[in-house]
Amino acid sequence: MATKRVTLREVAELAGVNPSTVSRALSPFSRHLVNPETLRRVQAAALELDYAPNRVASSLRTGRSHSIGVVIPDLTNPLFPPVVRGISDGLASAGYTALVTNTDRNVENERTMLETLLERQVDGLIMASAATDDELVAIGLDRGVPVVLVNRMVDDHRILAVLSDDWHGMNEAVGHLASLGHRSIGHVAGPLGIATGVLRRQAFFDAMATHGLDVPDRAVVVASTFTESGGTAAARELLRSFLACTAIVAANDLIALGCYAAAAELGRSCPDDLSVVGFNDMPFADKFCPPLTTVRIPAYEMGVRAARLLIDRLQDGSVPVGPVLLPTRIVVRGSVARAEAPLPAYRHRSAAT
Amino acid sequence: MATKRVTLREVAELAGVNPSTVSRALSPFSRHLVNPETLRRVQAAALELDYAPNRVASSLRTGRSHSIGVVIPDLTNPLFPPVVRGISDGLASAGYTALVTNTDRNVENERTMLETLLERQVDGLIMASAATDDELVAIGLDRGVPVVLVNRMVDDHRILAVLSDDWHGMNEAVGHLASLGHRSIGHVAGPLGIATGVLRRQAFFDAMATHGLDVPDRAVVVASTFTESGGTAAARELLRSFLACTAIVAANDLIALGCYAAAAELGRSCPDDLSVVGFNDMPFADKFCPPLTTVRIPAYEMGVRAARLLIDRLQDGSVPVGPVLLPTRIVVRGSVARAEAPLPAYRHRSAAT
DNA sequence: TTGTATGCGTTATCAA
DNA sequence: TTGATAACGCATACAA
Repeated sequence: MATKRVTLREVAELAGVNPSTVSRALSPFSRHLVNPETLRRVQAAALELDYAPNRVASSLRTGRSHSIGVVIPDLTNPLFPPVVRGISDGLASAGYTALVTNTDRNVENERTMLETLLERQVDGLIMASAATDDELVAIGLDRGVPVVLVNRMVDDHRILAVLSDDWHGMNEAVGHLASLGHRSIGHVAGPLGIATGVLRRQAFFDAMATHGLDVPDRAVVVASTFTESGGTAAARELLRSFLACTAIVAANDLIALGCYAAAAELGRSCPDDLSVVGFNDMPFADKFCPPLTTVRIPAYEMGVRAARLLIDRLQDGSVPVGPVLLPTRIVVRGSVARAEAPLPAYRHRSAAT
Repeated sequence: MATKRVTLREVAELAGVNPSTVSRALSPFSRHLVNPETLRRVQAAALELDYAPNRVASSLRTGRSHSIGVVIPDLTNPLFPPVVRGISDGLASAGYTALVTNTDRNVENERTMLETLLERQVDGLIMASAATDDELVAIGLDRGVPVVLVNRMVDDHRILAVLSDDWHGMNEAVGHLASLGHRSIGHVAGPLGIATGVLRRQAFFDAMATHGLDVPDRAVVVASTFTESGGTAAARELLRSFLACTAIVAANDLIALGCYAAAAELGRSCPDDLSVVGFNDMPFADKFCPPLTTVRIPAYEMGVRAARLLIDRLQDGSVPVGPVLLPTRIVVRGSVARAEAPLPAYRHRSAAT
């Protein structure tokens, strides 16, 4: 049943040449040193036998596997599928294949998967795993395998990174709210153990400062996870203590969804009694109730860029200094309304709770 | 920089034994043939040198790569990420790694990716690509590589398949509508070039028959794609010609979303003037307006089962006959309401359009 | 321009 | 129980 695979030797025999000639003829880089007539014969033989090279053997011989390990924290997070597609497409166009692994946001898992990838001799790593801890990033590096980070960064400058320009996106978000009269704006941050959580929180402070707005302590609450329930809990706390709050910028869309829920619990409707802005523009964010105003980040493009960056690194070592920032922009939908000046009814209800 | 990888030889030297002894000592299956004391020394040496086996060399020697090619039509379709996770988890627990590829629903792509996977000597293939055409499935089989299908099937009985029990799910969907008084139920089918499209349409006819309900020709319209816009166009046509229609079962959730849009266009609101049931229970289906009543299919579990099936096949060849069916069940949310007997207002509006 | 020889790191066979 | 040896399929340095 398991048909014996055709090898170079058999092609060589059929073509009446030495295996090494076949090897040369079939490789684009050495093809030019073989006689056109021989080339033709070899190609005909290869076609005839339906020859397919054994990349495993080739990898062993050359020391390059033409495969790249891709480490994703959670593939079911809607942010990542487009990133992975971008990576795959970017790699494929250079003859590389992605080995995609899911760590489930579990450090032990991640370590295991990294070992597996390294044992399989990946030529490089693209990591979207988001722990701020960089111990695991080092393990690739220690073995001389180049690493590109997506959607996170690390101080070590040997490590390339592709990021969305969250500073710009956050600035647009705050600007949009400010332009509609919001002054008391809150932020539900993501977990501070994750790079994105830290980054966006800082970007929020910066953006508020840029717009001359004050950020009282109680205006920022950190969610325990990047999930709807994490967002609900944090937003509940925020809304209860920051009574003047008329708008929230959430660290991602899932948390924004949690803000919807918390607002509803407290008898406030979005966008009339509370404006909400998300982050990521995940698929179907436009289908929520209300459709979510959010900051779009170029997920697919980030994947493509990460792939290219890694390949450049692999091929000639030319690398940009510092992280590559990709543009973000706000997408206006229905979850933001003009700020009403005072909100007596709401204050009353809140106080009663 | 690129640290030379430690090999068996070096471990052997440090331990003062022959490389083949190290190989034996480090493989769980031959470990028992080595002297406990030697074993200890070898393990110590391996640890000391931080040895990691080169799986590429091992694959070349043994002819088994312990990697499985996974062919997905579109990773950004929310149905697939959980399937892929299931596959990865299932494979990992048996020491296999997934090579995930995205075909973009393009046959040429799919052929290329398959060639790539085969060149990389995958031990098996899991294909979720959904073309009813089975030519591409044959190319794996021809080379003696076992194939498992997910979410589709094919007549060839050499090919294992894992499917959701769409017949049961469809029957529940129709039953639910019928129990609420719906008699004139329509179906927006998926493209008939895709297995799921055909299957679910047939399941719809069967379920309607089971419930003693009539299906006039105009009650079933085929969408051109499994997308919202495909669903909108088809539902528009259906609602315009099948005037009595009070409920639609859509072939998937995206199409159901299209039904929402088409209903809105025609001045009908869901669920009051039109009930809609989706299929798949994609993530965030509960966030739609209204929250979508839909048939849940066990995506993650399908992936796990597919992986197990393939591994069983690889290891001893014991295989079930016929496809493996995994249970589905309806998830009731807000997009279905009790049927109103006659709908004069609606008829009037429709006729005016 | 082509052929010869060798080795990549591992494992399987055989002998000791 | 361990060691020596060969081979998996390919690519390359070198010779012709």
